[in-house]
Amino acid sequence: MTITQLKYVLAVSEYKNFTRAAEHVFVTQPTLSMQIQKLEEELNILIFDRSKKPIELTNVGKKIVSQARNIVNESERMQDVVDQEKGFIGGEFRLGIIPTIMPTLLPMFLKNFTSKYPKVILKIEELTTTEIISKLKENHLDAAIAATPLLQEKIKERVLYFEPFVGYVPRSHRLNFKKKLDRTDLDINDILLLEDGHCFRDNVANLCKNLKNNHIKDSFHLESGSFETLIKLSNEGFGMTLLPYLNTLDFSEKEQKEYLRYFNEPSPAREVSLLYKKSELKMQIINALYDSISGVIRGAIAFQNIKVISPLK
Amino acid sequence: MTITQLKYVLAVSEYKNFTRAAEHVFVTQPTLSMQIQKLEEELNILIFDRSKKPIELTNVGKKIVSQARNIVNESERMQDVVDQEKGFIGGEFRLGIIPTIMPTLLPMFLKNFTSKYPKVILKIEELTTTEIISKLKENHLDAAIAATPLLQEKIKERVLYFEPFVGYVPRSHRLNFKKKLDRTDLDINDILLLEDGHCFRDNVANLCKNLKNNHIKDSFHLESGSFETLIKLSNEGFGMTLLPYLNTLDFSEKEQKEYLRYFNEPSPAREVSLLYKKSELKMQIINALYDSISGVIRGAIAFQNIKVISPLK
DNA sequence: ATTTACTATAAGTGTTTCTTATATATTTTT
DNA sequence: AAAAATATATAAGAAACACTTATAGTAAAT
Repeated sequence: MTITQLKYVLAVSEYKNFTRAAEHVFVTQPTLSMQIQKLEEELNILIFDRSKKPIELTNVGKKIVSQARNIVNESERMQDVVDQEKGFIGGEFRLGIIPTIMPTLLPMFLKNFTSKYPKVILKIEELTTTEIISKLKENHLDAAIAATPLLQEKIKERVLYFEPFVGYVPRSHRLNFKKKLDRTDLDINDILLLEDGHCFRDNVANLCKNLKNNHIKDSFHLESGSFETLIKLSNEGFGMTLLPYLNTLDFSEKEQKEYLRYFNEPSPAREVSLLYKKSELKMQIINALYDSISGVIRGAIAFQNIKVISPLK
Repeated sequence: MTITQLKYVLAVSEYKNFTRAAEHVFVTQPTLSMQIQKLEEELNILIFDRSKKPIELTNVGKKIVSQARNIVNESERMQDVVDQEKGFIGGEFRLGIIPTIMPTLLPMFLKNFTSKYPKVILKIEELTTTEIISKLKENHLDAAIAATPLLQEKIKERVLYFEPFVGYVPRSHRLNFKKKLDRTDLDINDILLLEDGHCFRDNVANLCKNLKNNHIKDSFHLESGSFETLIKLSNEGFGMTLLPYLNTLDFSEKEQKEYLRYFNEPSPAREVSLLYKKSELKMQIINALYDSISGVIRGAIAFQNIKVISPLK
């Protein structure tokens, strides 16, 4: 069994096709066929069911692929060990970001970061907080950005910034007349929130006074994951909503900005942190990311007196 | 980088000597020299400091070896994946046992087990509970036997048996006159216990009434890890001691058995379990072990009404 | 029935890993 | 201080291996 063979197995399991998999690993199709046969012979078991079109994994095959992933991942970390020693900042870096942070934060720091560290190949994935936690723990991510604190064992959290919430209160809403909102004004029954699973919802729900008594009214269940939809529904009279500060920056003047209501200080806010496993090898890249992000964010968020809301349920 | 090269690195790091390492991996010394040079060239860093005699690891070398361990371990688990699928019961199986269980339990089931499952190569290590937990979590052990419950995340516990404690009360001791002991008779100040770290001590300390008030008297600190020493000290008038039931079975009639005092029911006891990671691949071997041990133990311990003492601090 | 899309096999080539033989360096013994 | 012993590195050739091109085989699509 060689690492190369395992990479071939992963390629075939990904593309479900020897010919295309071969192209992606830069060998010819017969090489792949032969090497995978050799591995199957050595393990004395079939990994792929070639009778199915497209090709399928056998039951053991699935387990073998998962174990192959482990081995190949671990083997790729060997270079990280060396890079770390040399202080080299480069190589592939897999970063997960939650959906409510991705679109606003990414454009702010990406250019800055990639020009500063051109040898780092960033692979960015949009993931839920739950996915991020499990992928970090299984070494499928090098780091992630999410609302904190999550207090997960073995996962380190380094606070990047605090982002205040801003109310979006349409004309029809009972709170529209107020110049500034107060935490105590909020009522879970007339606030629109993102669907469950989005940690932003947890964030907001905590600051609504009725949370513990009432469950969120289930007359309809919002399945969109974007603030755009929330705003449109809000405009249609379904209630107010809450937006993270950075999401409000690019609002067009008239149409939208007039409905924004800031909170009286201390404004509720979410804590956004850089997450990584305590044993992480790519510390220099993590440090570089941290510096890069906190550098650009310092200008964007005028620090106010804020009250951090925990995303923990 | 190949798995073979990594195995060579591990061998050299173990034997600190190319020639001897070569013998153990069944190649000649030049092969090892060349392959390790090739790896060092590929990583572009020195793994071994050949100027020192015997050879030493460089700083990066240590990290590389540890990562190589990971990769080689994971690669060896590939065969387990296949064996599991085939229901094959065999291969290397690393079992950890705590010192106070090892000498009594091992002889009872070892013969039975190895004759029933001749293809399993048992590698048994005597380890403390703490070592067992960390080695299980890091996949350096396949399973372990220890006093439970430990309630460790990711570690499964399957109770093997409950082992009552028996008092060893020398003639000079205040409790010698009693035919049967009661839990409330015990006083931490006149019981000899094994040194800290041995989970058996934790077990016993919990049932002594004065534990929470008094700390164990520190007029002397017992560093022996064996019950033999405890018994001798006990005979010298340093106090009574407590022994797990199985340790009392081979006592010679006259000299020792006369000092044994059983407890009134429910007798205090320790819970002994088979521990393994929840994700463990070698489930069939674990099941085989479990069956084998609970089979032999059923005859050895006449089940009484017992009270289980937790080893948790 | 023919074409298409794919995997397997065969034969040969270049590479890699391994061995034996030997050189070199260092430490130990005399 | 010289000789012997111990260890690692290097060189050259043999065996094993991964890879290629060419082609056969097989199932699905037209």
